[in-house]
Amino acid sequence: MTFTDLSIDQDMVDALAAKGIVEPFPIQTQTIPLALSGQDIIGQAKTGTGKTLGFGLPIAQRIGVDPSPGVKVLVVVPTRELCVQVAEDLEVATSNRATKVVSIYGGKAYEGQVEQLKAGAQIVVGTPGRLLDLAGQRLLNLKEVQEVVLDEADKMLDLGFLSDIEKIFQQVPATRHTMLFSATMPGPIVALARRFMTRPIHIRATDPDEGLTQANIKHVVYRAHSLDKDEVIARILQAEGRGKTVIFTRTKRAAAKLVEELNDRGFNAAAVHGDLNQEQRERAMAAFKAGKKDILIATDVAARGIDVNDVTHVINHTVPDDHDTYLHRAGRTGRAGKTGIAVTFVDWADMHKWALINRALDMGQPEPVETYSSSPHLFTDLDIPAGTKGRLRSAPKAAVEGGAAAPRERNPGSRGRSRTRDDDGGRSSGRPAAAPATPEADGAATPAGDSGGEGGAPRRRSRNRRRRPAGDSPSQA
DNA sequence: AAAAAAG
Repeated sequence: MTFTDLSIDQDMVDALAAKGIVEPFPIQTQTIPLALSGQDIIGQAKTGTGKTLGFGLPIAQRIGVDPSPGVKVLVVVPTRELCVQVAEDLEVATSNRATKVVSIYGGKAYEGQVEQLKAGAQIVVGTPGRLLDLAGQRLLNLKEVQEVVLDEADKMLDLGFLSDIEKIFQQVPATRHTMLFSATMPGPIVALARRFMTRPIHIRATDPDEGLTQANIKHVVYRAHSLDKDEVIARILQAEGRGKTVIFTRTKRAAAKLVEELNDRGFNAAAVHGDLNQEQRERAMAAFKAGKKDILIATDVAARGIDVNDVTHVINHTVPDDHDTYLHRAGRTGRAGKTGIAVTFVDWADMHKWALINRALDMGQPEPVETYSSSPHLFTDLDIPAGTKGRLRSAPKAAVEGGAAAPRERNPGSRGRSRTRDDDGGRSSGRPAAAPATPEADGAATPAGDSGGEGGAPRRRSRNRRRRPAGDSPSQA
């Protein structure tokens, strides 16, 4: 199967091939033909399996190569960073044709964006606030839009965004082509979505037996009741074979604190959250993508859609709010057929929250089970260097920090280690270290369950399943 | 309740 087989125009096939993207993912083979024919689609596929091109190629193709000015395509996304990324992906796909892509988002000067609109861009990717802002000022005309896509659609139809989305739909023509994409589509959201669509077809590019999470992500849960999480995270970050790592915190403040803490210890971390200005946010993302920083500490602003190569670890410093957020966070790794590890710390306050997530995703009983745990089904061991495990597992803060208690070899203590890192600092940042700690090697508790995200979905256990997307080469998500 | 999204 090729993109040509899917009737994608040769110039876009060539543009993708130049980036090494030659074989379509399942969500692409399933949605592209229908999307090209104008069918409204709710497209659901797991994280990192090519949704962006799934909608990007057909919408670009449907408006044709006519370079005459006017916005014909509108893609709406929930965060500024995702806006930049999706625009870049569409630019790549359309690089051999005359149509132009512009990203419209807040925190930035109006100037450049308005100029590109005036220059006649046909494809707009934007966040709701700035889109409505410019539309209100008559600087953005949505009256000729033919194609509307909500990326991360369940988020866009969430309470925080819904009224903005309604306003946007009021401004685009009633006769249009509408598509919604996300890895998660709760039933109530699907019902709501129909208000904005015409006889949509719901496509799930997942095997019903396969469950919600990516088979190539290993999920690891860690009891953090009496641990100094920063200390433990620092140790995990020293593990061999780690590539890039994304650490999620619940609050902006926690992210700011952790980035400082880790950099003090000699790590090469950047932070992204809403308390930073847009320039700082973009600089952090660019440094992380380029490998100049190999650790990204983020709030949920980076939970969805962000596609960075060679992220081998996701660490949940704090348990996310719900199972969909867990899925999106974990999905920053294990993309495009690669493997990854998602580590979650659960402390007393988060026990209930974690239990709900665990149940919803049917994570089952992670392996291997810790026998000492009072809730054995919730916790598993951690892939960190031998010799540190036993201590890290349950050591109280004092013991972990005390020099005598610290495991010898592999943990010279964070200060000592930081010098080591500094020495090879240039290398360690740039290189995606060897292999991740082989998530495929042992019992990844691959959840089962059906119909992505729908609350009361049947649960089934299907462990150790390993299914890769048909094509390994595409790198889009 | 937090985060995000206009300024």
